[in-house]
Amino acid sequence: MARAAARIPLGKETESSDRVLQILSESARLFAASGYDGTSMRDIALACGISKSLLYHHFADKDEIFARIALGATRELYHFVHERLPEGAPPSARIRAFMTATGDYFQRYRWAWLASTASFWNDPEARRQKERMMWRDRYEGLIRTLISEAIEAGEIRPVDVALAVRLVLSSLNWMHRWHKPDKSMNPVQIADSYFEMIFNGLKQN
Amino acid sequence: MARAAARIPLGKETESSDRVLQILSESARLFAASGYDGTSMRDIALACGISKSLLYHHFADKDEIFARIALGATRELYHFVHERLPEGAPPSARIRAFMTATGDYFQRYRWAWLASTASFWNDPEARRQKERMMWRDRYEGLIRTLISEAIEAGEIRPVDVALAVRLVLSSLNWMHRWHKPDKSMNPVQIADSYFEMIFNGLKQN
DNA sequence: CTTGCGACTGACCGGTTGGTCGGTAGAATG
DNA sequence: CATTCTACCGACCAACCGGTCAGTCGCAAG
Repeated sequence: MARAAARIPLGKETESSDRVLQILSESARLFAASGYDGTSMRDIALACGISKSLLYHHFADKDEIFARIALGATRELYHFVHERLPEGAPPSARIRAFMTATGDYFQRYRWAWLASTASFWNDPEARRQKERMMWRDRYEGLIRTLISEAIEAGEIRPVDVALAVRLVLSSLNWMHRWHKPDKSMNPVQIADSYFEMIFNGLKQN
Repeated sequence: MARAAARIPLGKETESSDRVLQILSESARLFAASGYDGTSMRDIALACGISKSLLYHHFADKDEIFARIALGATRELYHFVHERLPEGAPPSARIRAFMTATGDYFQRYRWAWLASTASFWNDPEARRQKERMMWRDRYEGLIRTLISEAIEAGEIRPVDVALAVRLVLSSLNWMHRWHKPDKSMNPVQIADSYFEMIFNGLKQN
């Protein structure tokens, strides 16, 4: 239980009981597999081996469970990647680190990541997602800054920064749609290969 | 109604009444906005201004409506792109055409595309999706062949073909997660820029 | 005029959903 | 012993889900 719960990225400041961590962990797995709508509170309770009522003792409603997973996954992604950017290194090396760190995060917190992105769609009620979007913007701000710096430093061509950002993020974010954990290449190696291809280009010189 | 229905890609052989086209069109819009589970048959009937029963007069069940949209979108994507590959042109030019044609298809059939990709997740019942996957594989086979040919022709470096395919498809497939139709750049221009960046690389030479 | 047929409707069905409520067991506190 | 608090459960609810069904309407063929 504790091992599974460890796969849920949580801020160090927030203390949660084993039970709460178990609920979050099982919910992430179910949300990832079946989506938000496709996962019922009964499913979650059954997976945890507890009654449905107990879920409402620890959480206000279904949305709070999901929001906690999604917010945690997004916030910690920022911190995780930010901490792994080598200080003082040239921008291109930091871009590479940004990409491989994201791949690393993806394989560590696979269920939480999948859960938070699988149900990105149907969230018209943006109030609860506001803080999550803030961290997402900070995360995207990292790569935007790095690419701008790389252009200033003359390491990469003066391309459209916004589009280059989208290209990098697309390659990383689309991985969860096709990558299976038992593949020969892990997400870090894939992210590294992506960087090489994007940076050097496919063209034969 | 007919104009909206025209946004639904259907094979030329299938003849459908206006009513059926209207149902497909409205359903695509709703599925795109709220996902499969988030769209009820009542929602669809209300959007069409008809009774819920009438939906079952024209379609066997909810799944058939979705399957028809998703299968049509996937099958026609293959044909659309395949027809737009310039014969006899060098592989790199054909890769570029593959990408811009996909962007073009995306902006033409936005709702159907969004509907079919938004609910990619929760489809464990693969029987009905089998034909759809066949067309998806053919579509992906196009770009795989083109990249292999480009390597043989010496136009691009001998990179990992599977990964290069994923990189190209990621950039195109992730577009629907961030692109809004009112943006200054349209999907064709974006796809063209992606090709340029991927082909030539970001590195300053 | 009658028959048949496709388009169409409203009332209804069993099942599932997210969520509520009254209550219990047990450990800690006084 | 009495009180309080937290973790926990089973029974229950209104609302909504996908889907069914008997029947209505207008129109075209005999």
